[in-house]
Amino acid sequence: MTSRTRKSPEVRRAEITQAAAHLISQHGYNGISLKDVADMVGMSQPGVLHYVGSKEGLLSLLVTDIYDAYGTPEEFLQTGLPGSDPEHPHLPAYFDYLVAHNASQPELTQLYTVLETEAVATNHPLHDYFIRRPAEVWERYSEFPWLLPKGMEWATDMRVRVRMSLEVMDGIQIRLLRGPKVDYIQEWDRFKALIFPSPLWDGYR
Amino acid sequence: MTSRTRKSPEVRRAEITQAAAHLISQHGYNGISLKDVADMVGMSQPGVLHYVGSKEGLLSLLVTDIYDAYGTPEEFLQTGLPGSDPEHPHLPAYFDYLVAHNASQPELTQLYTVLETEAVATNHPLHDYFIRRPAEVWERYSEFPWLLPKGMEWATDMRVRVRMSLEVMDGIQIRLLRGPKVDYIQEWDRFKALIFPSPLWDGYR
DNA sequence: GTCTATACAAAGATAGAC
DNA sequence: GTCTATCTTTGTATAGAC
Repeated sequence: MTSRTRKSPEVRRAEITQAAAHLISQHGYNGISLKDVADMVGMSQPGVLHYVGSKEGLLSLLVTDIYDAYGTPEEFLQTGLPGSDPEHPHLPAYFDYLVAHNASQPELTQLYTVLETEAVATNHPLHDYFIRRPAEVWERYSEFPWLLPKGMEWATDMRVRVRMSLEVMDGIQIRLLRGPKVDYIQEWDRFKALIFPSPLWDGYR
Repeated sequence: MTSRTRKSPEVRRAEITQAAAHLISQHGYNGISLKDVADMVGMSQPGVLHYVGSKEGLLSLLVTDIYDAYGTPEEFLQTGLPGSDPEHPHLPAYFDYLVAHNASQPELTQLYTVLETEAVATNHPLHDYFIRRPAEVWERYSEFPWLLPKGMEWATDMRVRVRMSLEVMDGIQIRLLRGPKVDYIQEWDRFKALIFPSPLWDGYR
């Protein structure tokens, strides 16, 4: 009987992680309690604590289990999508992939947006993580042999474009929290056409 | 003696508002307590409550006393700055003014950024306020006789540009919370050149 | 108007039974 | 592994003195 089978620890952790992601994406880390999570997974509050150790532990679990693993350049290079040739990947094409990934997971994307601003507090568990993010992302991207238009240098010309693209994504994600509704992908496409304009980027997007 | 003069209610309210703005901009509304505010202004926690009624009242005070009053188009039209002619104001010039205003008040800008994402929670006191913001701002802007390049229609062509500009500002403001440092005005200038490009917008910016 | 004292609820965490 | 009971702290809010 499935209903009488004890749930494995992995399943429990996954349930807890998912419930926490849902609740925190809507109320923030400071806006929820362990009891809220417990109620959602049908456990007692100490029951949840048994798995996560502490409330901060819950957050670490979220970041390690959910972020940093999806929507990465590595993942993109394995898709076989246009511009994903591992020898000369196209940066705009990767950004398209990243945006599509975010758009397909609105709850996770909202979670990210909520956490990244909540983490301005110097005593927030994820403060350092987010402060260092831009530098870390830049370094990660720098390891790939992106195909650039003639005469463009990665370390100089692209730094601004990468930063602008990520700023734009954050800006759109905030706008997604409001009305009237906008379409993430459509909105990104507009900016992409500006940041990677024709004719210079034709064939390099 | 100034030091023995009882502070007037207005001064007290201003002190409390300012302390709350400072604390909330760093920790969010859910991240602070009335005691934190009380300590900062040198009062007891019930003393603060005497002025604000409740914790939510503190937030209302912030919004009404601080927002919606500064960085407005009305204000811009009175500056006499380039593009501020009330007969034919320039929208990009107003955005420059808005960005300069935000950049000169980093704490208030951060407060705004923190609150606007915290308010995704449907039970947040400012939820409705922020949900409606884009529509309300669009309507407010629509009341001015902006000077546009030949053939451009406000209601159609400009809707997207206004939205993109505001998305960009939100995106930059999130980026400001992180390292390495970026310059708000410089970053906006880059986007402005893309959203209001030459030669079409020459003389209209 | 501002304080002390206090009521009341909620939250995180621990102890220990089963 | 999960629960009940409980400890401790913190936070909002009220009552009442000065």
